[in-house]
Amino acid sequence: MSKAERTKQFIVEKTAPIFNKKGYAGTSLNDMIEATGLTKGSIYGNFVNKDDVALAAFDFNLKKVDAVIRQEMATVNTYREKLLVYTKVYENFYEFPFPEGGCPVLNTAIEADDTHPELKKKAADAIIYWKEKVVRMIQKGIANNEFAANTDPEQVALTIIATIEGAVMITKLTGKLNYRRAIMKSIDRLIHDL
Amino acid sequence: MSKAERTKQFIVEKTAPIFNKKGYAGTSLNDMIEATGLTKGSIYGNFVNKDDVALAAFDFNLKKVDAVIRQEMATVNTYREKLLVYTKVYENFYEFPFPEGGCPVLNTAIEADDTHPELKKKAADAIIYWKEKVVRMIQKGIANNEFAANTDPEQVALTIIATIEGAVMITKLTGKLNYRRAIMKSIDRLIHDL
DNA sequence: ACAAATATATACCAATCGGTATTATTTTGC
DNA sequence: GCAAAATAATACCGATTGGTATATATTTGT
Repeated sequence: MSKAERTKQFIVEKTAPIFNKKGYAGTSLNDMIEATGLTKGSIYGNFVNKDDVALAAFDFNLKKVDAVIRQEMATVNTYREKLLVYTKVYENFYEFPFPEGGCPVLNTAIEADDTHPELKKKAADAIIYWKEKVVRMIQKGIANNEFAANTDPEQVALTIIATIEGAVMITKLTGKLNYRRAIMKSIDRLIHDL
Repeated sequence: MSKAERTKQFIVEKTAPIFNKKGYAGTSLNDMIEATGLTKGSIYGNFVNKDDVALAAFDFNLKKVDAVIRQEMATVNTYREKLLVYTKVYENFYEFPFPEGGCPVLNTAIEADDTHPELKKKAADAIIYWKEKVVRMIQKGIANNEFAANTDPEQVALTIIATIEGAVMITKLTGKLNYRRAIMKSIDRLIHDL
């Protein structure tokens, strides 16, 4: 790894939490300078502009979530247990190396949908990818006789994702962890009834 | 209504959709000038600063949503039907005078939770108010023998709200209306099974 | 170890940011 | 209809925005 590549990685690591908390418009070059301890010239020697850093930061944050989920799923065997990993991780996110500022897909989706087509595209791709992954797990669970044959995989997948994201928003906003627990319990019930 | 009050109202009306789409940090004074056709002096004669306008704009957008829901609920009798108003309105929001830019609670929650305590407070209050309203309807439905007695009103209320907000995010992001339809169908099922 | 290439820091730029003081124009009460 | 009061427009402010050109320092391959 060349010096430049290491610096690039370093900038992304340090700025990713800021973009996730303050958003694209809310994060200034000064914030980035402060977070990295580097200078403007150094940052712009490795990225063409603020957009460039923001897009890389989103990828970094997303990968972080994905790694947590992937790792937890590897520890269980049934598809039902794999689905339950989502509620477990999102209910106890503070116990995992979860990105600061909450779910990057949610944060980016809300800010970018009317303002930043490139970021919006990235968030949309992430949601579609996530949905497809859940759909495949449900399909395998059906083939496995783990889940009822009349389950609609896409409908269930979308409902799980929507409810999780809504729960993240509500808990982060109100600070009430028991709210999150209540909602996650609903999702667990849904998964158990498949 | 004095001239000042009318102008104030006018400024809020014109800027509210911008704040809802671009967010607080993403909306500049120039955006506000452009949207209203007024000058800086005129805006700052009626509001002390940008915050002041943003807070009023949130209230305006929220009231708009609330009016739609309230109006639709008045047309039905049972509590089950009243709950189903949420999915009906959020599934067909384009048929109602819904704020441009989507759900203001969701938009404000995500932007403000790490950046703007005053806006965050307003969004949090709106969520709590919404939850309490749904809880009361479910309680009345139980007392009415419309819903099963062992229903947990708070859990159901939070789940409905979380799922709706997640659905709004996903649909706005992906542009896929059938995604929203699928999720709303799940919520309708949940309400029917109460 | 040394020169060429690369990476970082400094210094600067126009444009825009949110906000204010002052001037000009409308409203308003009588 | 006219003066006082309230409202709106103009002109201005320092600070910050994202970004660039140039100078300095550090890697890198040989």
